[in-house]
Amino acid sequence: MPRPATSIDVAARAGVSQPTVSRALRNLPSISPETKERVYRAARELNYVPREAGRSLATRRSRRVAIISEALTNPYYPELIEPLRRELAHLGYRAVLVADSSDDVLTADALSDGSYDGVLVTTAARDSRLAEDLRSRDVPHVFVNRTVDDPLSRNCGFSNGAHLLADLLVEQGHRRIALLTGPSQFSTAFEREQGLREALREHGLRIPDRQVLRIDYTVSGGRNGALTLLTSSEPPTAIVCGNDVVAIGALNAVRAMGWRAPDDVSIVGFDDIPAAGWDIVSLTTVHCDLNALASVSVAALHEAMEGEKSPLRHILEVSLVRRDSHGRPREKLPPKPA
Amino acid sequence: MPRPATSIDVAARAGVSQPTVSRALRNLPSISPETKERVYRAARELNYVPREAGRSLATRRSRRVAIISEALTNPYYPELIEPLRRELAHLGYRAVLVADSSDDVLTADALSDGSYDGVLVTTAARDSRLAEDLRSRDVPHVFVNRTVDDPLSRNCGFSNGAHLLADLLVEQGHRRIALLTGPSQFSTAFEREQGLREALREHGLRIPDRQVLRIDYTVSGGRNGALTLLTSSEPPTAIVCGNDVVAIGALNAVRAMGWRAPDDVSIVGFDDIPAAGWDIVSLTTVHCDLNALASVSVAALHEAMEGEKSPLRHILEVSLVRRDSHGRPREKLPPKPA
DNA sequence: GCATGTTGTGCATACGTATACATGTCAACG
DNA sequence: CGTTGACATGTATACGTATGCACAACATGC
Repeated sequence: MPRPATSIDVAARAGVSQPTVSRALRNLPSISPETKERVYRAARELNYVPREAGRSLATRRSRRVAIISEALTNPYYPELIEPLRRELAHLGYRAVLVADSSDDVLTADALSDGSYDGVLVTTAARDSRLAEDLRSRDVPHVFVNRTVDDPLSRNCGFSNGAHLLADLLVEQGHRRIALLTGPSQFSTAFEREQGLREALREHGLRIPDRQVLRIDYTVSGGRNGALTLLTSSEPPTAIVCGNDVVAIGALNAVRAMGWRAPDDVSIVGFDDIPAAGWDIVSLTTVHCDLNALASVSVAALHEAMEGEKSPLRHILEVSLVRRDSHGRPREKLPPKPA
Repeated sequence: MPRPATSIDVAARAGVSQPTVSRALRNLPSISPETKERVYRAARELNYVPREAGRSLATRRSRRVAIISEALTNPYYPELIEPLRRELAHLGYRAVLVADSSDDVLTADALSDGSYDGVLVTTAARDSRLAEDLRSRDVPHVFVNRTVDDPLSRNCGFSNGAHLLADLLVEQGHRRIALLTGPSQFSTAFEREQGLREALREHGLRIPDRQVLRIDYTVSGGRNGALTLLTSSEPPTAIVCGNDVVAIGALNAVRAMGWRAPDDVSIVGFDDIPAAGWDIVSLTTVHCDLNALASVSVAALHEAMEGEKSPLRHILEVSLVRRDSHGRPREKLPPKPA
């Protein structure tokens, strides 16, 4: 069984040396047009493709960037990963998705085997060791929409938009506002909760502890959490959800109870994922421009990989998107479902 | 600036030769426990991680598998990719997602640079050259839920469940059934259309050409297509959608028109993606077990990579999931929206 | 005490590409 | 006509790991 052709085979066929093949195929200027033509032809005839492992070994670069992401089935991540991939491709890097599933804890080891020139982290607990581990191994990296305790790592993210939702709901007349959010070691969950509490405090309101529920950042998590809140003795008139996925779960709970949003309860979220704009969802939420985030993040990583000193923090602005899942609180409680 | 440690550095520190380091860290039996211990310690002290490029070059294997997929933002793909990744990890392979965006046509070249031991193709037009290109370069590969014209490539997919939907709708009394599906060079779109036509024919029905719309396999494609169908002079009483994403688009169209499903029109789909089960969607659809598909596909690829001769075709069964988006046709047309 | 086998380790080299340096050719220029 | 320089190409080697083979040390059997 014939092994794939190498640059040595091409050289033999073209009647030149191996380095000449290497130079010709990379289109370096120091090769004569005639020689280039001969090499091209020989390479084509042999179906030659330069072996990536050899190239990486010799150049000590892989032209690959790892994107750390938790389960892709959370629709937020594909929306972020897609523009990240585009931006990376634009710079000549291949994006490699690396799972951060809870099964196998992701260590910096797996990221420092030379397979990646840099790392984009879209998932990480606030107390993750990943930041310092990556830095101690000199792996260029950027945290995307995640703040970690390590103050020396690069960060790109959004400003806290919680006050936009708080102002909106209070203005509409809501006083009993609940929070349905993710585990507090996720920086977005933590920061959005802080922001919401602070904004409500300025309106003279506070959220009682029993009206704050921390659940998985999933649709079913949001559904179950909302069911708990809405069937309690004193249900909220509005639920702020830690992200849109959870908010969609809450809307499912509303439907499951035979209630309607916003007539019986207002539901709002964060992120503005595409599903938030569907007619059957129409979720009021805080818009985060993931294309802009991807652009800034990849630029920051690029600088890090080039060894440039540049700002460690990038904060993008967010905006409120008013759709149909919020409204004024109803005076009386809706009827309990059978 | 210090370069990362190599096995030679570890060898020097442990007082052994480089090959001994290689053998010790891979836990080969021919190394004495004392030596292993010394090597482990030295490696730990130097933060040593074996360079993947060196390993690939020496072993001629990468322990990586490429998964070809179109835009991840179609929620179907993450649901397929996730179990594929799990199955591959179980066999010791890393999964690398490779985009098949329409911008840069994916050639077999990029897949035969030695970066991947095998390829799983989840997106490919029926007439794609990929199949024969991969085979001519001896790259082991499996087409997952995609049939291509090449009869020698391995295929894993589902049986055609269109008759389940046809039987259901006819039984409910529908006679004017429309089809909203994807470009016919996608094998699933093609096969489901064939299956539906055949099943309806057995019931003595046929779909007029004007009731068949081919649109992008997206939510907005489905929404626009459904709007076209439902606002025509003689709207269908049921729409069969080429997949659940399109069906959700159709449900959005129904909502946008002020209609309701199934009261005013029945909507059914294929795939049974998670969103189909949401309370606010509750889509009647054909269930495809993606975990089973992933399992079979990876097993088939594994056999191909091991050079085994084994069956080229694997067909899994599907089942009907009855939810709330279908019902009996209404007698009169619903009122036109303002 | 010698042939035989076993165990642990080192030596030499392969894997495929890129690059610093040397070399040869040829034109331009004095 | 010798010197200089530009250009094109070859030579030698580096990159880091894995593996076939040789070999030394030691135990076993007779």
